[in-house]
Amino acid sequence: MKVVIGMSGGVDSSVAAIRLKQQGYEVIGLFMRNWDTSINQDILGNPNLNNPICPQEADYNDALKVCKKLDIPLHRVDFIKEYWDNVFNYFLEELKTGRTPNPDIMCNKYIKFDLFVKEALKLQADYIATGHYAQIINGKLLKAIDLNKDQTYFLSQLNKEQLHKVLFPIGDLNKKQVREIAYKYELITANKKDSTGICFIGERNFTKFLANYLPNQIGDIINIDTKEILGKHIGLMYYTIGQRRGLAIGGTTKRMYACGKDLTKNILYVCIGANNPYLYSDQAIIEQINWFDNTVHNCSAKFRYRQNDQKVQWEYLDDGNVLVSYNNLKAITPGQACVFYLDNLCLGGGIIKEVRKNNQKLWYL
RNA sequence: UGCCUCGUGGCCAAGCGGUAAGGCACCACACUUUGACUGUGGCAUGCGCUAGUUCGAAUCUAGCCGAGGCAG
Repeated sequence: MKVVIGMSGGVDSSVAAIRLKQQGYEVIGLFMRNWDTSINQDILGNPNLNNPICPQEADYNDALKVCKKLDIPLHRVDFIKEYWDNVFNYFLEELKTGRTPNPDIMCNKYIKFDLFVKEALKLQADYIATGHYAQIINGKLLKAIDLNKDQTYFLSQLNKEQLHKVLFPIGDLNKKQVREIAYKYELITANKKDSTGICFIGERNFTKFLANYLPNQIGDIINIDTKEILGKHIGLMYYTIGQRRGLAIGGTTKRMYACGKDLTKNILYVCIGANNPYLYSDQAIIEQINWFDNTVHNCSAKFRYRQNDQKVQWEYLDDGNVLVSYNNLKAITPGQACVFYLDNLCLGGGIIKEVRKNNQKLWYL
């Protein structure tokens, strides 16, 4: 059986490749490059501009070394235009509407588990594999054994067909074990730091990064309790609900958080205090819902990556969207994914469209 | 014009003769495949300015500058 594995140049995919070999598959590596700093005008806030070799190429070199060591071939494909069209454009359009998108979820849906798969099929793959921390058992998507690294949140927009031919070889390992294996095989990636930031792009100063694509739009910051103007913001797209840092307003005893936006008046609403009622809600409407299993209405959910599972109930609305009810949660943010779980089983997910409290849409969101 | 009060880091604010608390903001780091949240650390050789008194002043005195207030 032939498996094409996405090699990122990181430790996880390296070890995933090892495990596939151990399991007797014929393993073929495929490296993707989806972001180009100069083509994509990624200038402001880019910490790697002066590097002699860009991070994507450094990653490719690492992947190449690992593949050589493991004696597997490495192919390469660029989806720079496709990434822009399917992921980054979505990302920017969402930001323009004041929402907080999750580009990596769309990257998985349109790039890693679509275009990548098609490319793998060209190589006569029977299966494709990635270094995600997640498990597929009997066709069901389950959280990784290492709950701290679990990435099912990012896989919640995949459909069952996409999962059909996928293997997650390290989903049953802890991160520590993964590194131990890499170390044992003397892989160059064994001690490589986990990558963060938007997938394929990397760590950025977010405000400066966005300024490359979305111009500043200065407006008032208003205390939602007192309606007092407290200062100026530089553009609503630069802030997310529940955000504290970057507001640049001092003088208060308690911390201040972004809690709402008015697109038409270009107002950023803030509130004082981490427990301010304006930060809380008890219902949300979820759109673009994607179910693996829609039979369990009492379950749990995450509304943001790394949030603890929250007890929720859901029901269908007439338009096919889903109404989720929960008990007073903080900083639920339109544009972010809501992903449903029953224990470790991922039931599906969608995108937060509307946030509600006391049976009403929050007027300030 | 006279009298009174007040001027401490970006903001708020302790200290009131013994050698600059704290909070917010900001910065760095940790955490993290989404922008968070959270945590840890850093952040005034100087307290409007200039002279004095004193072993020693942000703290006392005088003048000046500035912000308020009362009287006219």
